[in-house]
Amino acid sequence: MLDVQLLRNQLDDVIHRLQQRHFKFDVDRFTTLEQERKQVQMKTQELQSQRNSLSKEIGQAKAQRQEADHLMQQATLINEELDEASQKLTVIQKELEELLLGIPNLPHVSVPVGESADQNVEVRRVGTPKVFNFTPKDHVDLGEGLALMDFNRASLLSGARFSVLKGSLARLHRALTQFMLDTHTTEHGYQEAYVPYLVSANTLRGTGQLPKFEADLFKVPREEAEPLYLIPTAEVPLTNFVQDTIVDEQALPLRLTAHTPCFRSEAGSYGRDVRGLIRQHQFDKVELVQIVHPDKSYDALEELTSHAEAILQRLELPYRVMLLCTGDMGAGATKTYDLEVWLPGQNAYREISSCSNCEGYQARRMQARFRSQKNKPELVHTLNGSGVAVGRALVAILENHQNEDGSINIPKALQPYMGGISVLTMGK
RNA sequence: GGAGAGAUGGCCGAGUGGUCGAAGGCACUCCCCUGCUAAGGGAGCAUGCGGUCAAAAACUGCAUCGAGGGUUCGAAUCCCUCUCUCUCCGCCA
Repeated sequence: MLDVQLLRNQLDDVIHRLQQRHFKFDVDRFTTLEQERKQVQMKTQELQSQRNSLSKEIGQAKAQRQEADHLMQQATLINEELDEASQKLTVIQKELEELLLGIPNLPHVSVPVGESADQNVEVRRVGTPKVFNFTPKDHVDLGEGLALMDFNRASLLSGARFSVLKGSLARLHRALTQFMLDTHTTEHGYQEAYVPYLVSANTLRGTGQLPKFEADLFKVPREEAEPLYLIPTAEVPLTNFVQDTIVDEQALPLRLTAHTPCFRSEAGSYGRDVRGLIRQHQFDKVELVQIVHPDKSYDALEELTSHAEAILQRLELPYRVMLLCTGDMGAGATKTYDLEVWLPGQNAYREISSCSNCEGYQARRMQARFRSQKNKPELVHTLNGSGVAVGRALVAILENHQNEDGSINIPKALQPYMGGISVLTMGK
């Protein structure tokens, strides 16, 4: 959510920056609502003030055993007018809030202006794609060839976009999460967390998935309680650790990591990546979240991105870092780096991590603040990034470390987590 | 699932219809005293949203005592609904 003051005082600038990300802000509606709000709110408060002072007088009169009937009559009259005004105000404020909740964050000045992913800017490339002296297979052929990946079974169980992994491939999946968590906790200073996979609508509102992106979520209705939602990313529970709290300035930065499954209904993406593990309704991810002082959030973004990169480097996977353009960023972000890993099976770089600074956008929705020595509570800045997507990392390992016979070399960093196995072979 | 207790400011905790935004304490900030890793004295110290304003400061209004409704001229305080926490019982991984 943007600061309303910004909209009131620098409306033109805000409109301009929102246009860069193709958000058409309904200016007329806003200004009309804002004018009404001001007028009705002032009237409401004035009436409340009158009523309060009358009530006080009544109290004083009664204390002195004086008659106060005429004062009470006056108060009743004021209350009638007040009722009307405050009802009107409630409606206006609700409308304004809805409007505000739907506005995406403003892009940072360092973000390139662009229409779509085509205008994203490559920042750096790390590692060189291996040259194969045979035609590399994609991960589906490799996984099914090893008899360790079973999409038919998954679709019998649950339908499209689910997967079953078996044997040492399932173990590799587990090894990846352990390796990532251990690296982030022991080397990058993150605190590991175990979190709920089902969260409330309010929590999702805090991080920005609601109200706008309900269609992307799996919703779990309950008979006598509010529905819960399956988390689309651990960013949601982790970032909401500071929901409605004022943290001590000394406690910043908070660095949190968690491994969770992520659930996405991806309603709009049917037809894309139908084959394989790339786009699933359920996938695992190790997430990185930082809660930081506003002055430090851009440094933190670089740092957090490097933490995700470290994982790819240790797994000996070539990748590139993309700075997303205004048209391709998520709604809550002011600046985002995507890490794209090289996939020989697709002959392309594909997203495996997305690292964003959300500045105060989520913090304002969550009312997440910190208190410094002297000053009033101030909004924290929040950042999140995948560190990294486990399923896609698995895909990348299969495709990049494959041998001509279809076996897979396990990167050194993972071998301790695989009981010393260095090669994945048929059916094992 | 059954029975009971509770939810107040950063924390602890008082407050059962009217000068209560809320005593007291802790923590914190400033000042004084002391002269030593203590203690004492004084002052300040909730959050959100408005208004005056370019803005800040300042001043001022409104709201907020788990949430939402209700009663009343007036609600932290009375009534209803809900949520959460704790204790006991049951069930259970």
